[in-house]
Amino acid sequence: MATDKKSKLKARLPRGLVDRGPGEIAATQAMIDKIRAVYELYGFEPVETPAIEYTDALGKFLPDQDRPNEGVFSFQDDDEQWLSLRYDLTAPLARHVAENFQNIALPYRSYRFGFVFRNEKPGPGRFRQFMQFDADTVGSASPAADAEICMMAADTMEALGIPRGSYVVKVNNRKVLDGVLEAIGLGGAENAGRRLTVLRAIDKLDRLCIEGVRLLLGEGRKDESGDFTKGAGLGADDIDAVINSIAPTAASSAATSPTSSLKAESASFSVSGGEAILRGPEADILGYISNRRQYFPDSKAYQTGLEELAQIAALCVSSGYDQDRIRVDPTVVRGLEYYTGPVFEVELLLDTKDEKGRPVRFGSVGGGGRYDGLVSRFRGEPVPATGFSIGVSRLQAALALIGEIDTTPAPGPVVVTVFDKARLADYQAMAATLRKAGIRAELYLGNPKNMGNQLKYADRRRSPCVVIQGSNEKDHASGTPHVIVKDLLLGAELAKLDKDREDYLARQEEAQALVPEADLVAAVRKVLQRHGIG
RNA sequence: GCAGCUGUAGCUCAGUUGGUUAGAGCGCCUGACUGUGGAUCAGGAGGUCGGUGGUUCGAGUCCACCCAGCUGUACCA
Repeated sequence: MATDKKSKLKARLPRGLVDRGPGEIAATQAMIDKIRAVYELYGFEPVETPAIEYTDALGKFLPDQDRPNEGVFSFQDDDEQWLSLRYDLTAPLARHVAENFQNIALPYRSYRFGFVFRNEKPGPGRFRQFMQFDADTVGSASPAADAEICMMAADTMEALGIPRGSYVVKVNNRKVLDGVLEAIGLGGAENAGRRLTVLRAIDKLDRLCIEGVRLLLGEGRKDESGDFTKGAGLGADDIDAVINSIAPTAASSAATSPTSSLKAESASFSVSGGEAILRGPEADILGYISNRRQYFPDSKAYQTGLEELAQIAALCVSSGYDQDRIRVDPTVVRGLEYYTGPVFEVELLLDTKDEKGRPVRFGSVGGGGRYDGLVSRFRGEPVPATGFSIGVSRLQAALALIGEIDTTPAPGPVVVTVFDKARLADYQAMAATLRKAGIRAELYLGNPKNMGNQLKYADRRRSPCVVIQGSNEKDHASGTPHVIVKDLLLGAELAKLDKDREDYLARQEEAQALVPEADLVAAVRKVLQRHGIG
């Protein structure tokens, strides 16, 4: 082993990865339980797949020489076949369903959670390993399947303690945008690249506002660091057509203010064009959709997309899910070359500050959509599917910041201190007695040379109390051996005001009970009850 | 990937126009206060100043390159 300082190994975690302690693990577990309960309620059943798949099953091309492992972590098996760590839970599910097609009753509702891996630049709230919780319905092309996913997403947010109004499930349909792109002459395989550029620009609306998107649709945009992003190179009329399709109220006006993105969002749930507004949310959203139908009447994709949206909206509304929970939002893009119809996104609307007092936007904590091509890749026949994933890690960070997650560490075990090294067996027996009574307990395993260190240790362990037995207690005047049960939490309270040692020690005496050894369990229970530790 | 900013003790940071043995606070370790967390007091450990090369009599300080981190941007199934 290397012992000199120069050659010693530096302990370090690769960037974008985190270790997680007991508090975070407990919080994650609590979230998972809540999510699972909602999914089970909707009739979904668990299925688990491994973290590693054949690279081609994930739909990625083999890593090439220039940019190996772009986006995914990949490596070669003994037989030289490429394997990858999964980057989501949907593609592996598609593989699972295709591989076990005979044994699965369609439509198949399933859920799973686990870590996924992305080899990308990490950032605040973005990691290279993070947890997703995924649910999918495979084998149904019905908009009812999509609507159900949306309602389930809304229920899940509320089960997690996010109040109604602090989140929104946004729904859009890729066919609508496809129709618009087709109408402005970007149809066909030869325009795939420009279509992507347009979709990416739209996806940035929430950050860049209307004007930024306009630039990206046209020549391009320079950001504040001076970096230039090339645009889609559309003409002015085409840009207007695209902007109009995602934000009708902003299309004709030269929106430049930072609030223009808000206008775009509000357009998604209000009827534009002065049309008579019927009462109630149902009329509102369906009215909006029917209003949109007047554009691109010849585009089949556009009209089909709106029809599907109308059906999803109607289904949600008829089940009581109004626009305070689920909304149609024409700016949602997601999964550029993945989703084939409806797309969903769950956004947190919380207004919070980080440790440095800067405002934080959580944005999307979950998303999904219909992916009719993903299973059929493996089979000759079409297999429609729709699903939804929650970013558990990101959502947990958000919940922690708004105080919805209890971050105070759990209390530690009772610590049995070692006063006399020769009597280790006796102390060990006390710990065993406590454990038999169902009380978390441990024997002090460090160097027991003085009591101060042992108490300091117990304090840092967050122990509610310690057990002490020295010769004074062992040889108690009554003839029966006694023990001291010292309440550390109470002791900390009592000690606050005193600054001289005599007072301090006197106060410490108050926080401890001298009881016969036979009453050890009862005395410890009393302390636990005092502090509400079950 | 591109751009900007930043790298000094475990942590947060000082360190003057380049000038002796690079400092502080907190934390950590040892001890004192009869067998008790805190407070107090007395000691102690810990840094080739991110790395390499250069300019200079002399570099933590100036220059070049590299590495790492942060922020923005691009990509993001």
